[in-house]
Amino acid sequence: MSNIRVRFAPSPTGMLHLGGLRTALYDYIFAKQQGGKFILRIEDTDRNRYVEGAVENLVNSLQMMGIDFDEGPGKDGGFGPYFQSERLDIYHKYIEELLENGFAYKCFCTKEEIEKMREKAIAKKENPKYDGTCRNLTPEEVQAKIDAGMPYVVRLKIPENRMFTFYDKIRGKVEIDSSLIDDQILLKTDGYPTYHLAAVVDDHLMEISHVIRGEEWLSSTPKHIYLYEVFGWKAPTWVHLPLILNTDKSKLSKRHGDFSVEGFMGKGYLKEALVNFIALLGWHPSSDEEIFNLGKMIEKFSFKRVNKAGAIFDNTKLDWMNSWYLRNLDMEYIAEVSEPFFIKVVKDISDKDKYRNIIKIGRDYAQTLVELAEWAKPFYFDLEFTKEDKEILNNENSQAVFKHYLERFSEKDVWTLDELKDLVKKSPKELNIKGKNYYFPLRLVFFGKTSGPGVGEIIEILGIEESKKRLQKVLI
RNA sequence: GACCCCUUCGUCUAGUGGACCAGGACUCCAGAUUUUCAUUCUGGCAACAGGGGUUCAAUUCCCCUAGGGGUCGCCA
Repeated sequence: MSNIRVRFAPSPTGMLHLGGLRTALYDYIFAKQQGGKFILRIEDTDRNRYVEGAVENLVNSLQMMGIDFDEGPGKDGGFGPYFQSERLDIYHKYIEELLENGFAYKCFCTKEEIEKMREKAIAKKENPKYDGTCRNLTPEEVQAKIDAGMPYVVRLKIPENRMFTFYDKIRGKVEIDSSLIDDQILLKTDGYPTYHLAAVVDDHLMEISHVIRGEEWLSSTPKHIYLYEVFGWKAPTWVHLPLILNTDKSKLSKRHGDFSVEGFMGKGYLKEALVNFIALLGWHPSSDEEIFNLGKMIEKFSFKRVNKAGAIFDNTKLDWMNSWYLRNLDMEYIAEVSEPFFIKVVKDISDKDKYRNIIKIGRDYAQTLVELAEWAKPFYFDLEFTKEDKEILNNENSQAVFKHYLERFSEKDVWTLDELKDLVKKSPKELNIKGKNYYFPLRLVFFGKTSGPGVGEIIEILGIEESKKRLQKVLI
């Protein structure tokens, strides 16, 4: 058994978005590849930002994408609980330890005072930082303030004149001077820890071997390695992933649109396409291959081949990839995942033969499942014709074509696809009407458009009964 | 503003000190197939941020500049 353990640690503040999906995906792939464990931990230490239902959404979205966690909410692996809000006692114990050993101190400064400090620093063009007012309070002073009922936070005492050096698996050596680092708050006045303390304590206790997270955490990593140091713990391997960017190159955010996994699924993207596309945002094997399922990713993935630069999310290629999967995945599977979209648009898909035929042909015409269901509408609803359409339909040639088909259909009720194709092919000669004059009216009367699938195929889907009805309707 | 990270076609990316007048994919354009459309196939357009070094040789190594991003919260 490998001792590789990785975690995805989102905070329940909203829906799982593409950035989170990719982090979770890399976590999962890496764990599977190494024979390790993938843990889901919920970082709910901010009571103000907690969103009802967010945990469910996170779990559901991961599940929808086929990313299963080995340990997490509802799946105890002996390292729980997996909600940070249920681990408060643990954090308090470690805060106490830091306080006793002088690595942290209680700070009584109010938010207003700190805001003033920051303004002053910015005015002086200095790096805004806590000024250390409470750093050297005597035990008596501290006690007096506590006795006076003053609320306090606990801050980490960052040493002066130190160079923090760490190695990131993607970026290599990173150095940051301690003078730039703030005395980070570890425990808030409400008794909840901040991310910095909670994540370090949990990662240690949960025996996380690789911390895989977004690049936005790079700057605060020195605080984390310092915590590992003062606790006397071995730090994990750091892996800071490049960011996924909006088209304007800023960090992917809600402001620029809906980037939630749920949103993309709702638009009719296939999980295969989404996972494939998102994996390629920042990672690529040395080969020219671009189509990967999870198994193949597990086989090929390597952090060595993860880029350093951020990747712009542009769904043009995702659209192509989705249509590729739509055309190449098993037909029955596409039919199955399309069902909810069809039910929404056409309501009744109880005729399974018809439904399957539509999927079979329609998947060449759509990029998403929403488009596919939309495309199928002419097979389910009465057609509406424009003025231009009617001109074609009322044309003398068109009417002759319609009469011809009606006659032929009156001969028998059951036609095979081959017979239909034969009919479509031979009729022009019999009627002496060819090309546009023949095909346009036919497609129009059966499908509502002058272009589209073969006329035989369309009739097969419609059925002779319905086809006759549509013909009769346009007869003058 | 300070610090950290980054910089190959429009986008995702491959690439090595000489085999690169830089490869693939998406998009776009043209052609073929399809009586149409979609699919498919073929071809085309399009990039090493700039400037200095190092070197016989630099897209590849070093430095500087520029540009972009991230962080600087009792948010994660």
